[in-house]
Amino acid sequence: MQYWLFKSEPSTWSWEDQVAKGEAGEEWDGVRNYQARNNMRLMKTGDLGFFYHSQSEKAVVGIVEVIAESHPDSTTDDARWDCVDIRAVKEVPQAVTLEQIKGDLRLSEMALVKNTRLSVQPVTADEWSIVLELAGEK
DNA sequence: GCCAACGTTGGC
DNA sequence: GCCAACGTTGGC
Repeated sequence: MQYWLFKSEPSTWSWEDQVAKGEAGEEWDGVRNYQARNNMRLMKTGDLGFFYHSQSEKAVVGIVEVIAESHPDSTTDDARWDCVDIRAVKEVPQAVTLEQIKGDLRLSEMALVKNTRLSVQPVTADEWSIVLELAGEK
């Protein structure tokens, strides 16, 4: 079981859009970055991830689950690009802002902090539980 | 809206 | 295979 973080601009694809897809979920398409793609190729059904809003909000707003493993991205004919399908699991009680994450020494190694531009990133089990704690989830 | 960081492209 | 040029992302 692995943990991940999916980054999206709310104006392009927001948490609300994701929730609207319900149980059926949706492809996490449009990724054109090798590192992000490689991360998606490592995902297994049942893996969990944070849904992060970049740009205006800059906060973890929800939890998602991987429901389909890596397959070709339907938005391109280019065989290089794969993606997974994810569904919204639940909204977190309190959004965890980038500011909070940056302010927590235990999270100083998160890719969100160290590799800002990576849109699909791995999250360690420790980081996962710390962010959940900040979200008021446990 | 600006700019730094970084990934990708293409010429050599 | 290197590296300069360029494009994109995302925080501020």
